[in-house]
Parts: sequence; C-alpha cells; structure tokens
Amino acid sequence: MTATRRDEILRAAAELFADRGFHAVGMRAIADAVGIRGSSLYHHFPSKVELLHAIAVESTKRFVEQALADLGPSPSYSQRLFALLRDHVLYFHEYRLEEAVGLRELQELRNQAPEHYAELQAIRRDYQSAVESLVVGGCEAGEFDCAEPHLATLALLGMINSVNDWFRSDRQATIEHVAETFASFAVHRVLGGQPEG
Amino acid sequence: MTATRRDEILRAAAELFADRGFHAVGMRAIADAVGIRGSSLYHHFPSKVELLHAIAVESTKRFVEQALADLGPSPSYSQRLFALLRDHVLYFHEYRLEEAVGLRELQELRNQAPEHYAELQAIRRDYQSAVESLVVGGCEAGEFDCAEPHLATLALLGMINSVNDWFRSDRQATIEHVAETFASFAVHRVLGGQPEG
DNA sequence: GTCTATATTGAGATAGAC
DNA sequence: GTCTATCTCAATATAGAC
Repeated sequence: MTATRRDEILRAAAELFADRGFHAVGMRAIADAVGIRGSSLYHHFPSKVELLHAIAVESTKRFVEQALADLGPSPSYSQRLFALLRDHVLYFHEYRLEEAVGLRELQELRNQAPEHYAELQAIRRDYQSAVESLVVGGCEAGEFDCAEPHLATLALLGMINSVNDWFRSDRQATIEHVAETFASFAVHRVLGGQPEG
Repeated sequence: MTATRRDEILRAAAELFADRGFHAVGMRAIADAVGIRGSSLYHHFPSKVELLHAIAVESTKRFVEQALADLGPSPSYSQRLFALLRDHVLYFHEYRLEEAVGLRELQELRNQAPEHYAELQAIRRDYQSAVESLVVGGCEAGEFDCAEPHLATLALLGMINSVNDWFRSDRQATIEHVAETFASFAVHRVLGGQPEG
C-alpha cells in the first residue's frame, strides 16, 4: 500500500481541482504541490485532461463495481436499498474531493475527452439502473408505496448526492448519522417502506 | 421589456458558461455571440468575473426576494411549503442556465470576488432559513412528523435542487408534473404531512 | 524519472480614435 | 458604444540532456 508518485500527483491534483477548479489550476501548481517540475508530470500522465479522467473515474468506478457485486437477492428490498444508500453516503464522503471534481468538471471531460465522458456516464447509468431495479422490485413486492418509481429514484438519488454539498465533519452530526438518516428518508419516507421490513 | 445590449451579453455568456464552463469561454467568444468585438464588452462590464456575478446572483436573488415576500402566515404550513417548493422547481427550470452556472462556478466567484460570493451565499442562507422555519413550524403545529428538522430541510432541498441536473423538456414528464411530484415527495413523504392538510 | 529551456498559443484587459 | 491595435502574462506541451 505504498503511495506511488502517481498517487501523490492524483491526490494533489484532486485537492487543487476541488478547491479552485480544473482550468484555474496549472500543471505547475500541481507539480509544485508534489515537489517536482511541471514537465516531469508528463512522464506520469500524457495530458492534463487525462489527470482529470483518472480523478473523476477511478473512485466512482470502484464504488459502483463493488456495490453492484454485493447486491445479492436477499434480504428484503428495503434492507438492501437502505444498506446501499448508506454506504453510498459514506463512500462519497470518504472520496468527496474526487467526487466533487467528477461532478463539477463533467462538461470539461465531455468537451476534451468524449470517450472518457461516455465511460463515466455509463458507470453512473449502471448504478442508477441498479437503484431503480430495487425500487421497482420493492414496489412489486409490496414493500414500497410508489406510483412513479423512476421519479422516486431520481428524487432519492438527488437527496443522497446532496450530502457532499454541505456536510463538513467539524459540525454536530457525524457522517455515519447523516448516512443512516438520509438512507432512512429515502427508504422509509420517500418510498414508504416499513422500518421493520 | 426591450432586451438591452447588457441583457444580450448576459444571456450569451450564460449559455456559453453553462455549456463549456467559465474558464473555457473567452471574452472573444462572448463578443462573437452578440456580434461585437471583445474590447467592446468592457464598456458594459468591467471584468469577466463581474459578468459571472451578474449571471449567478440576479436570477436567484429575484426568486428568493419574491418567494419570501409571498410567504404569509396562512394557509397551513403544509400548503405553504408545497407551493414554495413547487414554484422553486418551476423557477429554477426557467432560469436553469443561470442557476447551473451559479452553482458550478461558486468557487470561481469565491476566489475572484469574495464579496460577491458572500452576497450569493447570504441569499441562499436566507432562503434555506425560510424553508427550515416552515419545517419547524409544521412540526410544532403537528402537521409534520420529523425528528430532525435541520437534516430534513437539507434533504428536501437537495432533492428539489437535483431536478436541474437531469430534467430535459423533450422527455415524457412535463416540468409542471415533476414540480408537483417532487414538492409532494418533500412535504407528504419526507416530512410526513397529510395530503389534505 | 527529473531536469532546463523553450515553442506555441491564447487569455484578460487597456489606450485611444471615431 | 464600438472599433483597431496592442500590452502583458501564463497556459499546455515538447525536446533533449543527465
């Protein structure tokens, strides 16, 4: 688990991009942050936009692949969705810099590297589809009460994804409490699932 | 209601910023879009960041001032909050370019014009406080069922604000339907308000 | 794998004529 | 209110030595 120079660069770039934005950060600033010269970065990444791609895609991809692999056929839809959304909040908090950059610089990726943009959108689409399948399954099984599962899915994902916009760990609530509370809002309130289910 | 040159510039800049991002759009591109030379823009705005400020602040400010002024003491908390959130979705759809730019380029404003950033954040804080007051009022009046009104407020605003991220008017649902559905999710589901209340 | 040096391009902004 | 012309600076990226 030794941090390679590549990891150092990605971390420094993620911090700078998250704080100032992709275009406002020069390659020199990233190089300064890791103690090398600007031109040396090109030994590790062929261009600035490839740096952005690595930051935006790697953490999201890891979460989605793991989360979808863990989604078995049981227990109840309610319990599976609750666990998924809670873990979603926790993971997106841990990688909040990378996720913030990935969201905010989406159009940059789309304009400068359409194939990387397509990859990221495909990952997100797979995740959203998995969530929507749980919502639909729970409705059909009688666990949830929802007339429009597609809109309900978009609503609860919007709610879950908003945590990173305001949560700061120096406040009252812990991220664990927020994760459980928001997952409960989604499953037990928006979808009308019974807490014991 | 004649569109002034200033309005033309703001509209063109909002479209370009929304599509490509603040830093990816040059003053020349904005000037081209309205049919003048780059240097002529400086007769209307002293700098590029002042353009961003006007785009980001004006539409949000208009909505919040109007919405807060319209918030009387009746009817029920449930009905007032429902109407506020429904109008929120509709208005933010109408000014979706400006709102998208205002959200995405927040840090740009913070770094280049701290006083404008503070102004925008103050407007948003006032709005969030007004929503939270309705939530708390409804809880105390027995209309809502919520243990943590502050977290519930953040949850429903996150949900409401997410509409602009995915809604496209060429799909099935109309924005009016989405606005009513999401306002209902917030008031009748997240907060547990009774639909007839 | 990092360095020095530099090529190349385009950005935001200003001066002053009309 | 818009123009032409230009200043000044910094950006991404490359070449080639060590």
